[in-house]
Amino acid sequence: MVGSVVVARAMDRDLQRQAGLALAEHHLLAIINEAGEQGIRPTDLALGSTLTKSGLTRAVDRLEALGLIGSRVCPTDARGQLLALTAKGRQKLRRAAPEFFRSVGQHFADHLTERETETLATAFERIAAADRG
Amino acid sequence: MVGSVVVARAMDRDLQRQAGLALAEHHLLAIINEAGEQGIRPTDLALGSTLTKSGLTRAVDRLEALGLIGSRVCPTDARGQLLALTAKGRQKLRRAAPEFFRSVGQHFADHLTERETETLATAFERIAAADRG
DNA sequence: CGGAATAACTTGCGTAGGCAACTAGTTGAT
DNA sequence: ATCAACTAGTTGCCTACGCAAGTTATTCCG
Repeated sequence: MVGSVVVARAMDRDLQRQAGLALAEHHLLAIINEAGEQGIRPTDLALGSTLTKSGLTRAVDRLEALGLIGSRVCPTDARGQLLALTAKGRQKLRRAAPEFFRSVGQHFADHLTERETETLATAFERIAAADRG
Repeated sequence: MVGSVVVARAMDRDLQRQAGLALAEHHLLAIINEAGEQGIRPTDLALGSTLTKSGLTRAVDRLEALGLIGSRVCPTDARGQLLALTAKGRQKLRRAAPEFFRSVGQHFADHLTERETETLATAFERIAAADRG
């Protein structure tokens, strides 16, 4: 438990310094990126992140203010939005990638065997699934 | 990574509701408790927690204001303090214990096999050690 | 079709906690 | 003994984010 916080904090600092992006923001950009052109709803984004609705509203506001994402009203539900990366956002994400992977390696993955990595992945997936349900 | 945050948050809510104690505070109390009568230095406490010096100062202030811990000037180094639980702090910790273990089980441990638990423990210990060094 | 129940955000408010700069005590070298 | 380097905590400032209470928009009944 403590270990995971230590890792996250170390990565956050690395990413912030080298790419000017907080870990949480990087994560959001990565998820939004996967949604591609058509965009993603904040609610769906929240499912993939660790934020609550309110936290997400603010994070999205920040990313939008930075010009990294754009939003448009969802055509099928006027309450919601569709978020997608801007060109600038894609660039930021691309440029952050090397540092991101380096940092993951240094603080986390490089210390694990293949077996351990796999065990962690399946275990945490199961745990997250249990709590969502 | 995400999973661990989800678990921590869930436990934090449980503990806050049922025992009136944040997870981070519970963790600090537990470490201080282990130090026993003689107390522990804030710096040593920081090593076992996820907080920085400043965060720790504030957390300690809070716990002290709540009457859960007491501090005295360290006899061998006038810059520092020795922190120890008060009777009230010990009681709070004892009363929180059942909920704490229940919550760990529900959100985390119950979803893992023995083998997985062991793998996680050793892996994270190694990781934390690497980053401290 | 009208009104309750629900869903998708948003906002006001409060707190935790990081960083960098500061104070004060300790140690070590000359 | 003195002065520089270090270490222990503290504090000012700022940001992220949770919770609870809104505000629209949508859906589900009858």
